[in-house]
Amino acid sequence: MAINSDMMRGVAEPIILKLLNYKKMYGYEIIKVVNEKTDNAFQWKEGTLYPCLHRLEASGLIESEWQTAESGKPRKYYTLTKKGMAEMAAKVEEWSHFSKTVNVLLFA
Amino acid sequence: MAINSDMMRGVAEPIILKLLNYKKMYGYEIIKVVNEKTDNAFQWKEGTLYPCLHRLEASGLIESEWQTAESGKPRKYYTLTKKGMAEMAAKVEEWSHFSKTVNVLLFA
DNA sequence: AATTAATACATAGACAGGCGATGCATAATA
DNA sequence: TATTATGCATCGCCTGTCTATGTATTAATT
Repeated sequence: MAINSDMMRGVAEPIILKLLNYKKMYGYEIIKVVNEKTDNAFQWKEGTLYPCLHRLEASGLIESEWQTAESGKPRKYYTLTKKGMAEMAAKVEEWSHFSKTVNVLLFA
Repeated sequence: MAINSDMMRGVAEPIILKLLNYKKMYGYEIIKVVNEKTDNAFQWKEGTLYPCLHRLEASGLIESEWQTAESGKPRKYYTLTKKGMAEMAAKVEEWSHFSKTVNVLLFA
C-alpha cells in the first residue's frame, strides 16, 4: 500500500546515503531496491531520485563513476565519500531523534 | 536541541489533531505545549501553526469558537469534528506505517 | 511612569524538495 | 514489429514550512 504523504520530505537523503554505505549502486537500481524493500509503500520515481543524487554529489557527499554493464547499458555508479559517511550517520541520528519526538506526541 | 529538518513536513496535522482529541485548545497554547513536550526539539512558530489550523478548519476536520480568558485576551478554541477524529486516526496510522518503513531502510 | 516582554491572533512572501510528465536511447520481450 | 523494461535526465507545478512583519492587549520590569 502506497504512502501518499508530505512525510516523504527529507528522508530520501539519509536513505540513499545509508544504501550507498553498504555498496556502490546506480540510480535506477536504488529506485528498484527502495520500492521493493518497502513493499511499494515507497514508490520512488526518477523525478524524485535523480535530482536528489545530483544534490548529494554537488555537496560532496557522494561520487559518481560511469560503468558499462554486460547488457551494454551505461550506468552511473555512486559511492559514499568520507564526508558522506559522516553526514549519513548524522542524518540517521537526526531521523532517530525526530521520529522518537513525533512518537512522544502521537502515542502519549 | 532543535531539529532543523525537512522532515517536519506533514507531521503538524496529525499532531494537532491528536492534541485536540484530548481537549479543546487555542493556537498559542498548542505552540507552547508542543515545544515544551518535545523539549524544544520542535520550535513551532505562529507562521507554522496558524496556516495549518486554518487548513484543517477549511477541511472540516476542526471547528473554532471564540472565548475570552480571565486575563481579558480573546482566544480561538479549536475542537475536533467527527470527520477530524477519523482523519486523526488515519494520519496517526499513516505516520506509524511511514516511520516503520523508514526504519526498515535505515536500520536494516 | 515608561519601556519591554509576553500573550494571542493573523498573513504575505520566500524557499525547497517531491512528484508528474516528458524526453532520449538501447535491450529484451511478446 | 510493437511493447515493455532499463537507464539516464530535466522542467514546472504544488504545497507545507519558515522568516518576517503586523496589530492589540496585558503583565512585568526598569
